[in-house]
Amino acid sequence: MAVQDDLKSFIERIERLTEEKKAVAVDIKEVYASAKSAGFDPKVLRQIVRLRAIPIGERQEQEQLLETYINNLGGL
Amino acid sequence: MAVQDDLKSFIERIERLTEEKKAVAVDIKEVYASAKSAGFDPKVLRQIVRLRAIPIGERQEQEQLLETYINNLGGL
Amino acid sequence: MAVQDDLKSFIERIERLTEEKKAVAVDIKEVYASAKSAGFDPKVLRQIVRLRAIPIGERQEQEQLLETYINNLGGL
Amino acid sequence: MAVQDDLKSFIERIERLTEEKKAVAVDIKEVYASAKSAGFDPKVLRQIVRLRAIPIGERQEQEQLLETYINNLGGL
DNA sequence: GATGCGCTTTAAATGC
DNA sequence: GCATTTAAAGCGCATC
Repeated sequence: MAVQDDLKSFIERIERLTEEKKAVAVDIKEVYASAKSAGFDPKVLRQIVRLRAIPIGERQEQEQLLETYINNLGGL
Repeated sequence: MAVQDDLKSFIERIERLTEEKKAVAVDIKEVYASAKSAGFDPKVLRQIVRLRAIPIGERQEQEQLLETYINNLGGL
Repeated sequence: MAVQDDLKSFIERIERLTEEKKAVAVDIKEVYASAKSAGFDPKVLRQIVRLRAIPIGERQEQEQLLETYINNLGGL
Repeated sequence: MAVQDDLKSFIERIERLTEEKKAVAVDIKEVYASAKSAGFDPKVLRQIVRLRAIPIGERQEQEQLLETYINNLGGL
């Protein structure tokens, strides 16, 4: 019986957390909708969020790497 | 200035919610890990969660259709 | 100069193969579209393809495990 | 009978194309392996390929957009 | 054997 | 609402 209880317990915890995750996703969606109503382009908003999520150092590092290897290739 | 404040506000609300969503995703991952440690196959666990999430009617409908197609093929 | 040539060569071979891969992916998509036009449910088609790709032994094994877990739960 | 033939035909075409796609994927993998043997860092190679895949105009466009909105936000 | 990384596939969002 | 394009999740591999 113990094992059965564990299985049910695991499943239900996952389902509960999944519900939470969905709820937050809905919230995010609503914020985008509000922003759109306020005149902001959702696509651009998403891009900003995406860019801000990348550590500034990494972004610069990638740029640097690009330069180096493009030079090795003699341009893109 | 008002518009900029709104933009910042929208962005920050989205980022905060995104953090929450990620945190919940991590929690879910951990539950799967615990279940695996307890001897349950994560793949099958996911399958159960997936099946339980589908409305019973739909699930039967798909099963039925699948049967039909398999019969048309003369088996898998 | 030799090393740079090698780099360029590797890159270009990868890019060429990637193009091929994309082209085949497009072909697959088109077959699904044709099948849908012919009245077949793409979702179920994908399910059949997926099932046929799994070695028969494995598929039965997973089915068995799934049954076991569902029984442990007392049904879905 | 016609419908059955069509179903089988669709499935088999998909499976054949999927095989092709996998084969090309293997080829790509092998090129990366060769490049690694020749002393190139696979991770960097992948990055180059990724960057070259982005149209130069788009990349500049994205940079521009970033600048504009970062300014609106008063920095990242 | 575990952890991270890349690829594939599936779900969602946008535009037509 | 349908199709295309983009983001997220799941899976497998390769490394340590």
